[in-house]
Amino acid sequence: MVRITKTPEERHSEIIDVAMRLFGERGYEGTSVSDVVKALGVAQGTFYYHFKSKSEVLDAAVERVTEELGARVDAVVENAEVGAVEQLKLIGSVLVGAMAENHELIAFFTTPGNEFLHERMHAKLLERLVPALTRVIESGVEAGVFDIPYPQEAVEVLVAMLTQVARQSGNLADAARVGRIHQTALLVVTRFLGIT
Amino acid sequence: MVRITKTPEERHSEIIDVAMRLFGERGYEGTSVSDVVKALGVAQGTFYYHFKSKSEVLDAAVERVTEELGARVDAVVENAEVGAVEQLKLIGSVLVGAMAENHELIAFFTTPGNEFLHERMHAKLLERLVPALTRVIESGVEAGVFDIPYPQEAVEVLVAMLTQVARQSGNLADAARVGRIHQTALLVVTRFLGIT
Amino acid sequence: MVRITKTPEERHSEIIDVAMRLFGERGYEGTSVSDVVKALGVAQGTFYYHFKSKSEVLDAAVERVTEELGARVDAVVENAEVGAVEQLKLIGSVLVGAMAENHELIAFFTTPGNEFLHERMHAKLLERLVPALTRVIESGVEAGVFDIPYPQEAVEVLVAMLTQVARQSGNLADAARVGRIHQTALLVVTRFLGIT
Amino acid sequence: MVRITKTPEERHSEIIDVAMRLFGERGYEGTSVSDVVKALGVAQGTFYYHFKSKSEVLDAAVERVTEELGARVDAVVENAEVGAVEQLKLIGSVLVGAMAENHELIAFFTTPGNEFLHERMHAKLLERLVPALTRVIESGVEAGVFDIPYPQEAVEVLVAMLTQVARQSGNLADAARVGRIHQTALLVVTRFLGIT
DNA sequence: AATGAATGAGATTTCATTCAT
DNA sequence: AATGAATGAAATCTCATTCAT
Repeated sequence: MVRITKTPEERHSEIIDVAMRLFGERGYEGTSVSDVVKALGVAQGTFYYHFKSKSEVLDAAVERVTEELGARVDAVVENAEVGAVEQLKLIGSVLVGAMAENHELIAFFTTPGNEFLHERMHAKLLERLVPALTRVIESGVEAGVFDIPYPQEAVEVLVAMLTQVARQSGNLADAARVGRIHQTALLVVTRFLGIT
Repeated sequence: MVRITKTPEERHSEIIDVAMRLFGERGYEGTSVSDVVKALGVAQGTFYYHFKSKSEVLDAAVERVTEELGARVDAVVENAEVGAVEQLKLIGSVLVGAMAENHELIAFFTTPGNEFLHERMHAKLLERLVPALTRVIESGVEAGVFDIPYPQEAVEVLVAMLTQVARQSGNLADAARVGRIHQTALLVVTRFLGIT
Repeated sequence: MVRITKTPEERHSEIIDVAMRLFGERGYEGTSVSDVVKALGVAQGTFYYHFKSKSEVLDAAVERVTEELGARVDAVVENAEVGAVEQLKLIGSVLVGAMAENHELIAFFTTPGNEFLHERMHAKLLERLVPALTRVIESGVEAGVFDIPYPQEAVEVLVAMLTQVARQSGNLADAARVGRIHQTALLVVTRFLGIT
Repeated sequence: MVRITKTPEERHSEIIDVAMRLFGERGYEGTSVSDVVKALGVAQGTFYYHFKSKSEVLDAAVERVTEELGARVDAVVENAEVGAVEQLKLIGSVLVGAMAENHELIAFFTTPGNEFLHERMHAKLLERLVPALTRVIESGVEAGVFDIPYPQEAVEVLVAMLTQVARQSGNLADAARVGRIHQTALLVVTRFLGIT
């Protein structure tokens, strides 16, 4: 065998990349470590030299995705000079855009067998995004544009809804229905927040 | 050794009962067919005499639960002479009550490893409940009490939100936060539907 | 595959037989469960249907051997109408005979890699044989033929010596030396017990 | 990263030291080469630069221990102007003392999983100590204080017994029993050799 | 002398399912 | 209707050892 040595960082990335792709294609349980190393063209042991277990790669993948989305949202919240409503809109397009340009992410979510990932992702995402979003909502409340009692819980409930809606519409073929669902979700948000 | 013969219906039911309990306790993947038959006190083959596969029992269990909730909702929708808003409230309490009195259901939902069940349950529930709920919403729209464009999608989005919220709050220890979340969810519904 | 069904007892025995043979030939660590089932001509799962783990078969094998030797010794001790000295001699020949006619036993002991078995066997043997042997020694002490302070410990020390000697001589090719060692061991016993 | 160069002798020693300690703590099989290098703070390859294999370190460790004990015994045998009986007593205390002051040795012997080490150690020890001890016994025979037919075999049998006894008592908690066992072993030796 | 990433064979165990009785 | 022994594929992980730098 030709032995190709790489830096741990490279191999790390590489493994996560391939693993994510396969998890997206076949589901987490449906992907064996053997599949991953075969796709990478390395030995079984190489995988375990870099990760302690299969689930550790999953964690790393989830972490990476979460961090990426989180960073984008942070960027909007920190830099924007605009009002809360505008910020929310920006955040919305940022998230939608990120999903759209990252097919692996969608696969991750919609592949049968990865349902438990949604929970993990959702939990991680909440943890990562809630603080920034809550700040936006709070600033809107202070500015008098939103009228809601509990900003943090509001964020949690809305994110919960949106995650679930995103997931569901990922499985739908009928574009018209998807459109109606998205419009409805948007209406829920605007009416709830009292945006006119 | 002692061979106890029962009617297919009895055994069917019995198997579903025990399987549901174990799935709730240990998760679906965490429960082996062997566990089920041991708990039942029958032979391995008996299971396969009555069900083609492990997942068939799961389907049956999901079906049973769905049907039960569905029947209760139907009862409200069909018999009630009251207005749409009142009907929704009744349906709400019926569902909350059903969850509360059926601990297995809660376990089913909150046991780690059963995340994919949520999806199945959610899909089945949508399928089963959406028609009735949609009718309620539509009648409210016609009566002019609700102002929303797409009744069916509205139901779907709201059910999605509520399912997700229910699941999440099931994992929280902090009663105050759970209270705030529930209030927020209720506020989302009322503001969205335009109920005052 | 032709499916051959046997009673659990038969299969149990069969598995122990084959496992013992292989453990004797290749050592415990050197024998994989795969080797065992291949030799048996059954499926991998069959092994695990009957034994929870590889080490459980080992325990069963050790148990069987111990029990066999123990039963023979008991027979001598219980039935013999003769004196303590005579009983000891009988026990000696019984044990020597058992080893001689059971080649697997010798292999068990002398196969490289099975050293840790000696400990287990030794411990089990002590547990099993000490009571009977101690009774013999005690009766000899009462009859005034033996003059030793601690019968139980005497048995333990002597058995320890004999086990070790047996093991060592199993590895020697030089018959003359083996003879001298055995004579010496015998002399140790007789002088220690004060048999003339 | 920081690369510390040492003379081969130092590294050799260092590796043996650490390996022995770990073998004593976790057993030989329970200690991976990886554990050893981690404890040393060197790279995996460094180990294999100095030793061909894991078992080579074990050999070196056993060799070191054996040599140490052997040298002490030799010292007694060569220098002592006293009689054979006295020499045996001295050797006894030397060995007991060596064990007592070297905890690693005891660990080596009593750690579960190291049973096969006993054999190796025992064999090595026999090889190393038998000549000197045999000479002592022979001189005693010549002086007429011992009456035994085969000095070398006598030594072997007695060492076998003592090794085994030492090992066993290492596992006992009951001090009184340990005392009785040691007295018994001593009695075996004195009666066998005919020392009064 | 030393590094440390890579190798790869191999081992135990689990379990859904089958099938002869 | 029921039994329960048997099947066998598959999967995760370990670790002594190698080798290019």
